[in-house]
Amino acid sequence: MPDTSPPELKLETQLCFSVYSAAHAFAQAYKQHLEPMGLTYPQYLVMLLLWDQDGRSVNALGQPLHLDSGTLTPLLKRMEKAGFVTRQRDAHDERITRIYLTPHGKSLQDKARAIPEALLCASGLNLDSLFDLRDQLTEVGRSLREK
Amino acid sequence: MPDTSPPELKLETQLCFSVYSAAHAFAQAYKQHLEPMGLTYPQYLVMLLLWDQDGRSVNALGQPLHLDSGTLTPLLKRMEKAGFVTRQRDAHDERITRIYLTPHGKSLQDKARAIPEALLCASGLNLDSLFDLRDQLTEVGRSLREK
DNA sequence: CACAATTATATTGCACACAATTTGATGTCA
DNA sequence: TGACATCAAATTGTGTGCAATATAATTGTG
Repeated sequence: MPDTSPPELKLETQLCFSVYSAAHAFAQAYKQHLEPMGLTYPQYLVMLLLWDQDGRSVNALGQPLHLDSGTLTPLLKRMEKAGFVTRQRDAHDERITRIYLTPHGKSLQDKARAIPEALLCASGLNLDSLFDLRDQLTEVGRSLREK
Repeated sequence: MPDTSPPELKLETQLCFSVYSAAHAFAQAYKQHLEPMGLTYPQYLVMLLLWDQDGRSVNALGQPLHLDSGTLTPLLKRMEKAGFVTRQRDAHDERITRIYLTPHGKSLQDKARAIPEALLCASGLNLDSLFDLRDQLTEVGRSLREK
């Protein structure tokens, strides 16, 4: 009676599911490294951008992340409450909210340096196949979005 | 003054981000196909499992999806309200809730058959590289979880 | 300079995810 | 059989995502 689906409609066969599932697995794997410093995984992605370039606008954070203000505004408020960043209106254009790292937020960059290496190990990949996989996925993402 | 981060801490160089980002892109790409039939993307994943095997328990849905009852219970209630499934306690073990497709839910499988092909095109991949990518991601997911 | 578009962010409402706890049913063993 | 561990779901609380709408500041145009 197990009326089996055609393979194109099997969960395990689908690329989308392997991506969905790997994304959750990454978030879980990062959690053990991030929780001790009080960051969630999406907050960590924001920190990556701020460590690289402080004082970005909400838009300048959302563009690379593909996130809009509906997601970022409450996330950034939580990060402000937690003491990682401050939110200040731009002096010359009051429409813009700029996000600045606090000293505490800046200091976390040192603690974060060990994370990529740890995740590389956990992923079971070598550097070459990781870069390869990354580039393929970036390209698939671009392709899906452009249509 | 743009104090640039080391490459290991750059958002764009990270595999985790390309996965995170591709997962969102897939969800968006599926949306245009699923919205007309009233399904969300996670609900569609549940339907894939039910089309393949009806009457599963909540656990039997959650295991392949790596989702727990905290996510599935409200999701399944929404699907019940929308008329895709019914939720019934197992007659022999009242602890178990079994999920059954309604006739309407079953009938959607036909409409869904066209989706994988459409997404394959949108992804810009050929079948070989899709399977290859899928298998690599499945393996990375497994590796991250087993830690 | 008035004033209608545009821009940048914020708000609201809904749908996941997931940790932690609770509730109710089943199994076990003294 | 009656206390107790176990098990499956459901509940609660917090944190994303995202569509749609609102608000306020700036820009462009006549």
